[in-house]
Amino acid sequence: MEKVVRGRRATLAETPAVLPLDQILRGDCIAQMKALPAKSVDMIFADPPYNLQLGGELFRPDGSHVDAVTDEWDKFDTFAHYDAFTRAWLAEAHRILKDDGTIWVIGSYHNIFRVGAAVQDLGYWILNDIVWRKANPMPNFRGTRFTNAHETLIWASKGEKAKYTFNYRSMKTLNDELQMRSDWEFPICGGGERLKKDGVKVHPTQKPEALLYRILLACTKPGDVVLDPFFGTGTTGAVAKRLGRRWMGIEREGDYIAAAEERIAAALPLDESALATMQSPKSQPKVAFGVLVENGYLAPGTMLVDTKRRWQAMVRADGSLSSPCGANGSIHKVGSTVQGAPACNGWTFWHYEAEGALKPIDALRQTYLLATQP
Amino acid sequence: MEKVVRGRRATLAETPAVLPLDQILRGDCIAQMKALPAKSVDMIFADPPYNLQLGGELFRPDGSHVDAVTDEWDKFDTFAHYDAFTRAWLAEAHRILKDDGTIWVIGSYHNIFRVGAAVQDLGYWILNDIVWRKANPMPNFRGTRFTNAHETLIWASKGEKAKYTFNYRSMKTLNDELQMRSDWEFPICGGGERLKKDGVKVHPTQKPEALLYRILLACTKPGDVVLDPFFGTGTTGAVAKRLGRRWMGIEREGDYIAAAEERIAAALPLDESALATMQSPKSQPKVAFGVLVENGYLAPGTMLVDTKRRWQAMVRADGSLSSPCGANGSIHKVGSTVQGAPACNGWTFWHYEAEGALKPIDALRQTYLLATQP
DNA sequence: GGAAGTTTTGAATCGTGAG
DNA sequence: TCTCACGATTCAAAACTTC
Repeated sequence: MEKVVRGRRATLAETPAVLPLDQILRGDCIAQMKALPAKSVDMIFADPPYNLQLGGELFRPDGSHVDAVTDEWDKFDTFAHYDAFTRAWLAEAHRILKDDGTIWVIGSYHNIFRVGAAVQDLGYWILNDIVWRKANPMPNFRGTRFTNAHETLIWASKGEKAKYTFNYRSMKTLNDELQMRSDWEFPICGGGERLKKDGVKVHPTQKPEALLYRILLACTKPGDVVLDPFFGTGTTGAVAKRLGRRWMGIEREGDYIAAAEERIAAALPLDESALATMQSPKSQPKVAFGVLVENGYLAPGTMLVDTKRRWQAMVRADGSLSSPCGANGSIHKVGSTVQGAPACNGWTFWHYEAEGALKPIDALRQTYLLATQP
Repeated sequence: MEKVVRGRRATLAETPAVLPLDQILRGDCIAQMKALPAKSVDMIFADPPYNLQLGGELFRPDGSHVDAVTDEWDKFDTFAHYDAFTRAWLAEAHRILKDDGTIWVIGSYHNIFRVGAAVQDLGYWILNDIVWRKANPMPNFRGTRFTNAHETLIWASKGEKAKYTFNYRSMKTLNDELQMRSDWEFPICGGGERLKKDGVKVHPTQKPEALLYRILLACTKPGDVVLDPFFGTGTTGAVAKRLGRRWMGIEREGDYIAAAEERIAAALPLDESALATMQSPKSQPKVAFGVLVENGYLAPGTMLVDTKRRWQAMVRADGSLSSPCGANGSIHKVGSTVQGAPACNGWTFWHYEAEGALKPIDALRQTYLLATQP
């Protein structure tokens, strides 16, 4: 039985044509996710309802009203309901995700701790928590607490050993050649981006497109399928379309769906050349060290040294190195052997002498790539 | 039996002289907390183990070794074990706290979601989550994730309706006359503040004093009792002593205790005049606007404006204002009248020109208080 | 002694793929 | 499932060294 189910799921996953791509599915997010095939989605972005402690009104996951809580039992009852709802949709999300897919969930202190605990309990592996610092948060009018100036996002893979997409180079480029940190600053959604109808905002918690832009750019590839089970007014869909990703949205409210469809129809995709600049260097052609020797960029017999000239090694005709202490092999192997280190990047460790200065052999690789790339 | 125990505890709570103030209690934090009387502590700051679950060894790109947290006290077999531990100490903390006390807990994504869920389940009421943005975090050496550049703190009262101390005015003053936000930036603990023995750090996760300074300043009054059940090298005790608060610490490791005792003994309390500037405005003597005029801080005839120079008003000799549109009266009355608003805090609404810049008249009140308080 | 350059280090869940 | 080769990867602050 299990075998059959697995077989069926695998078949569906291999036929993504059955996925309702670039569409909004109307209905309950758990029911709609159940109808999607297993392991079919590359990324999930979820902005679930907070539903807790707000305005004294409490709602169950099914939308029914919870009477005002007056004692501890009711309070626990409410948390339990919220937890059950959270675990139900997170479990479906886990089933739908490809094995190398990731999930993002956003929340505030009202719900994010419960969501995070559920994420861990369901076997997801948290990769980062990200803080969205609001440039222009609403002040605390009564002066009773700190200004609530941030929201929290959780980024998780399907499990501890799971692979995942992270466009490290794109993020570093976006952050002015420094590693992207876990704290991001964006203004809250307003201005022309904020959807309004008759002057009234369509959705109370519309997220800024810049936030989704960074998330999709960091964790998906062009053509990947992104699901948003709490679609709202479709920020995820609009940004996905712009970035050349496929999307699916689930939403219950007709007003939100109408606004989202209009918005996404108007969104303009970036052209392919713009998307191409976001590729990671891993997709660059690899250059073997030996190719540099073959092509005369470095003559056999040249002596290489580290920056402090503590160690040296000679370049041999086949692109291997030979050190005076007897170590032989690749630039990486000899580098790690002479240092007694577990690993070494030979490209940055070994240097050659040019015009009286030491340059890393990686510079030669870049020269070669520039000369040979079309 | 239970009744007797409660009776004893209640008695102890009414006789706080029995509290082991300004001392480190050696032993397990749960056992030691059980020995403390109920409702006896004004604030708890807790820096529990994070349950990091680190894998193998990590090396920097230059081959050097990363000194990770490998201590036994951070190891838990499963999430269930960690949760049981967390709920046990949080429950004792709840019993010990006064009804108007608050608790602070710090953690990272490894543990903070579990801690936060437990805090809510035990009946605490979360007031804020605070993000400590590290000015100089450790980079992600492998380029596999976002730089983990922050930690999260939870601030909670004993329950939804509980009162608590929040020195709003102190925080606003500390933040250059803007409301203190939920994201704080500090460097990690280093320099002369970092405790070392024979060149080796005494504790792997010593917290910066600036962090505790802000917390104690925000949420306690002079003389309040602060408990730290994971005392480590005593940052909480050192800052509490500096700020004129009483403290208690619980710690298992003798090495940490020895370092903490030496450190706290060397800490110098601020003198009372410095502490006085941190008082909340409610306990400050009120200053009438007219007193500032009387004392020459603002000359009659001076023009006041709002930040955007949309409205102006003239200072009269009796401390009342007069606006060109005909409104007369107190700084608050004229402020609300010109705006057509139901109310207005004239101290922050009206500004005067000084050195080419606009400053709120509240700044003059603060100057006056500093000059006249004993 | 001070300026300038070098080294060290911090709560870290830190590869991939062929054979 | 294990082993091995290949190869990709770091920021800010403080401490330390050199000139």
